[in-house]
Amino acid sequence: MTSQATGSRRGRPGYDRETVLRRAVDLFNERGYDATSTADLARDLGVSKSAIFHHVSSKEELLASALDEALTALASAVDAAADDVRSPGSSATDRLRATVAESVRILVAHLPTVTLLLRVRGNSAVEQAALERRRVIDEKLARLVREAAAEGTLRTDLAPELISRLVFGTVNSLVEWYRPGGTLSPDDLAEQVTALAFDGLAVRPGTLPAPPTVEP
Amino acid sequence: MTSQATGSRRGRPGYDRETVLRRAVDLFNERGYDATSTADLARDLGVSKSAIFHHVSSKEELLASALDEALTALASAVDAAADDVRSPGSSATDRLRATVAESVRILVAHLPTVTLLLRVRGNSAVEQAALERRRVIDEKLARLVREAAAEGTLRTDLAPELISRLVFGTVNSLVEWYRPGGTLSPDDLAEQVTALAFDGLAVRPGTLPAPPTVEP
DNA sequence: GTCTATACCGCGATAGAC
DNA sequence: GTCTATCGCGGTATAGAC
Repeated sequence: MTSQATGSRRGRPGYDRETVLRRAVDLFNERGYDATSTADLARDLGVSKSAIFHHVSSKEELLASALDEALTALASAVDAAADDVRSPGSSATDRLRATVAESVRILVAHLPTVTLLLRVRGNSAVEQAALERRRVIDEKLARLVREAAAEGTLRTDLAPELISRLVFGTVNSLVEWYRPGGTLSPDDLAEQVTALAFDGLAVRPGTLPAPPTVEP
Repeated sequence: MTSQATGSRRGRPGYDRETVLRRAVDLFNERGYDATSTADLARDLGVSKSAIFHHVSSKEELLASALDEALTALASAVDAAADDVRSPGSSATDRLRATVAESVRILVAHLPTVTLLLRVRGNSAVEQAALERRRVIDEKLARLVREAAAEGTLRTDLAPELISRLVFGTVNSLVEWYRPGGTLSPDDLAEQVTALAFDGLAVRPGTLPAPPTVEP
């Protein structure tokens, strides 16, 4: 509120709000939000506790900022990929496929804040508001699955609601293990997750170009 | 330790250790372990804080008991379904299929404690020990996937390690929404999760008996 | 922008009466 | 088996000097 925008990022000792936020999110993900004290964060940054409160007015404000980043990114990505607007002729199934892949990319691009979002349980007003925004996004995804099912291009022996839960449960489970910088790029990950979701892990006759068996 | 086994479960007022544990696990899952105080638990049970410490020597002992239940159930289930012993002639792929389904059933049968287990981050010695036991189980599952891949009955364009992560990530994501008592029975859930994992959500030619389209 | 010092509160756990 | 009362600690947040 009364901050002078901290436009001068040069020279001065100390941290800006953004750096404090990034570090806080990492700690929240390592130990959990409730188990991370402002003293932990201050120690990690090498400053005193009260220095933190120069940048934010409360610990919960850090949480709110992080959740907002994740929700904004997810919502706009899902809107772009799932809505009819951009490619009016495409089938719902094609849009579903694109949405799954795009969700993976967003999750990876905003891994820390999305991880935090997926662990929120609704313990405070801030958390409840985040859960509500998330519910809206989930409902939009479920609607897309229902449209694809109505087209007849999805298997009909599984309820669309179940498919939606399982597919995006798979996507969300990535936060438990995927770390960028490894051998698997975000784009490859998105493609392979989508491939597994749509085609399963069993061999499909006539799908494989019989690649040379190489040991890693 | 000094408890007199509380064999008399009849008549007496108050709670036994098992009841306190079940209630504690539910609260831990609703709000998170760290965010749940012993005062919260006492209020929920309608007793004073110190009454809790008559049954357990610490809050963490409740966590340890719950995690032990989940890990024991998961380990024995995975051992039974994944090992060669019981059905020596079966392929690794068949055993993988059975293991996925059995994992779902165990997860549902022990939903509260498994949920708690999947949220543990390693903040204490108790939590770290649980994570280590879980790692052993996960490695056994990954080995089974590698065996199935080596048989040639799994698609080869995805790394076995990725398949293992994604499939059991899907299974684990069930704790976020599945609640027993609804229209979907645990056995049906197990079957449908397995079907989706192996065959994907796209229509497979010649698979569908074209069921009558019924609105729910 | 960071510091020290501190107010105030709720935490896990204990003591001892009933 | 539960109670009241309390201890000691560490939590978030604030005040005011530098």
